[in-house]
Amino acid sequence: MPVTLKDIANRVGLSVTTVSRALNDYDDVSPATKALIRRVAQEMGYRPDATAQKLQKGRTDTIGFVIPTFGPRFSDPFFSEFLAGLGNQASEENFDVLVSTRAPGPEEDEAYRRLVESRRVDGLIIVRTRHHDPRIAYLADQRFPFCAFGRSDLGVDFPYVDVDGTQGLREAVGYLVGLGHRRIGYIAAPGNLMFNTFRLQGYRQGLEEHGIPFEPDLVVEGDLTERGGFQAAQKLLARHPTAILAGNDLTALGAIRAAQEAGLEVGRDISVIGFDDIPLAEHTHPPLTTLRQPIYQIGKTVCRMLLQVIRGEPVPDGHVILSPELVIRQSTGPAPAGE
Amino acid sequence: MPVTLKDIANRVGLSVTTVSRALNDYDDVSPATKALIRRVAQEMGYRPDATAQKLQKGRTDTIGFVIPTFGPRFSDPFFSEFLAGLGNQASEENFDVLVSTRAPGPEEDEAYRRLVESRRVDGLIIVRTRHHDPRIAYLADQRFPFCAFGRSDLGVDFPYVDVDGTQGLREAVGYLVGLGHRRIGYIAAPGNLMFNTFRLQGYRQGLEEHGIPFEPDLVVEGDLTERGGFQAAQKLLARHPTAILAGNDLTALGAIRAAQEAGLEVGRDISVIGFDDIPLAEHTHPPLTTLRQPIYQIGKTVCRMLLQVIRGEPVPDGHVILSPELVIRQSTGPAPAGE
DNA sequence: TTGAAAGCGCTAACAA
DNA sequence: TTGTTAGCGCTTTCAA
Repeated sequence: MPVTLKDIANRVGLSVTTVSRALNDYDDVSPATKALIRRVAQEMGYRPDATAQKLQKGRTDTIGFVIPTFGPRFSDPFFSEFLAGLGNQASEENFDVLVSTRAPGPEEDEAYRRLVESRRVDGLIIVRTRHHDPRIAYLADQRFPFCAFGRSDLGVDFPYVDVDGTQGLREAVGYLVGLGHRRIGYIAAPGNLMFNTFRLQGYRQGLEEHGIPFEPDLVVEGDLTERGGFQAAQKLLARHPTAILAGNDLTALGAIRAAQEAGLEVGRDISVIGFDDIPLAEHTHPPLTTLRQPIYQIGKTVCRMLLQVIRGEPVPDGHVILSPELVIRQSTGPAPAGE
Repeated sequence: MPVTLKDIANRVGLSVTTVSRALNDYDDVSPATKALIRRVAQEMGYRPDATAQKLQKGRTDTIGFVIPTFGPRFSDPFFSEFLAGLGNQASEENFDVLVSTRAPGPEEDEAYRRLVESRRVDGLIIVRTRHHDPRIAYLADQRFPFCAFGRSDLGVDFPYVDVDGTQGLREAVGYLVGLGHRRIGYIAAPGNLMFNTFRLQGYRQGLEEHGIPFEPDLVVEGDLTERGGFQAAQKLLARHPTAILAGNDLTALGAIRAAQEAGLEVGRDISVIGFDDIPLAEHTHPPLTTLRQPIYQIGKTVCRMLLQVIRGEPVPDGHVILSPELVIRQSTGPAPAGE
């Protein structure tokens, strides 16, 4: 049985209150008793009960994070990287992280409600923000602390970090055009994701800047998984692009696989560019040219901002937009002659 | 302000007790009041306070998982896959998962103590068991529920799932020998990991079975990261192996990179085999031959067994040893002639 | 069938 | 400087 304040109080013949105050270093306890109580607490191996403290203080010192997941072999390394940043920052500030894994959709929204309503966490992290994101609408409505990786179109104010996907895609298109590509396909993310809109916009702007007409046929929707990328790329390849931009790295990997199965050599017959720069992007076959976002850092930053909100502190720079960095590896090359 | 039992009680003019019992479907509440209370609770949007329930019930309905992590760009996709299985199983059984991310070592052990002592979780998951694992010694000593992915040498009984690394490595060696390899290097995991011992044993048995003398020089220790694998492989390459076995897939990726930087073509000039079959193993350059373990399923199983322990149920098959499956891709091939 | 009271372990007004 | 009391929100004896 764990040692409680009462046990200590009985042992030293003082009240629970005094013990509590001594242990919390209040200055209205005599140094002598303070020392005594501390020593005894130490001896008895006392540890405060987190649950009781939570109940009393009305806070849980815990933040929640719902990871979108699809089941076996669909986990996105992006999230381990993000979680590492998030978790390390949280533990630095003595917070715990409660993780739920849910497939995106109603179940996921339900997980958010549950965490809020049961008061299990003091704040929530949102990733992959959506158009009219019900999670954001809900949390803002409840005035529940949250922080997002991604912007929103809901017109509510909240702290976020995002990456400028528009600029990123424009840059990527420009880079490809510079290599002589003109038929550039795009495997989009699901249309309800905010970042998809920005990236698609960048894609179109990039084409326009170089006088390349936009062809709706060259845009296919993926689902951010490798398999989805594979299938989308198969459709796309029928339209003979010389380059493919992908909504994220996993999608790009699927596209690479599809191209290779079609007998193409990626980096020579066709170019592929991803988005994220997950740690493994440099170890694919061929190594993946991609738009890097500093995932780990973003996880840390998002966590830090959320804790500021929770503590009621101002969040000096609550709207961070980072520029993705085009990392050129071997999955891209000059457009094949002819075609 | 969240609605409490008291609010409902005031509203319907009954006691908190009755409200509580009605909501928990006790059969000593009249159907009429039960219906009334339920309706009002519904209207007012009542949700029980998880913390208060925990304090009262003495359980948290939460399990803890400490993820070994090293910082930016070192996260192992293995863990996202494992966490997905763990989390999905937990939520199926209405449990939450509290995640800590810590670098392996004293800090990590400390995280375990903290979770136990503060009674924040009802049970813990351990991965990558170690020799004389202090976490296991501690938890067993405290009689705290836990379940592990990996065996122990401590002679204490606890439920676990493990993969037969000895058999796996023997098989891998056999496969390589069949391809004509005789100088087979091994990039070990850290020596304190249980699974390293089993795999190393399998490696040696495999060599022995084929009459190949064991050369200590052909074993180099890695740290399970890609970078570690890269460095270890560089040392190893100086001793001119024709094949390299790696402690896990990330290590194998590092080895592949090292080989390529040394001007070797992997799959032709040198063969590399990993362990895990992380989802991306099939997308490396070249696709990785590896020993597959069903990570997602293992996560689910380990979670299920832990919840059985927590609930005080028997764990019918608490000692699961799975056979890894050799998945042959293109990172392996016949030993180069000559040499 | 309902309610009063106690208690889970802790903190914090307020008294002494 | 210390103790008494109350209360966080809930569950659960025990009485009524």
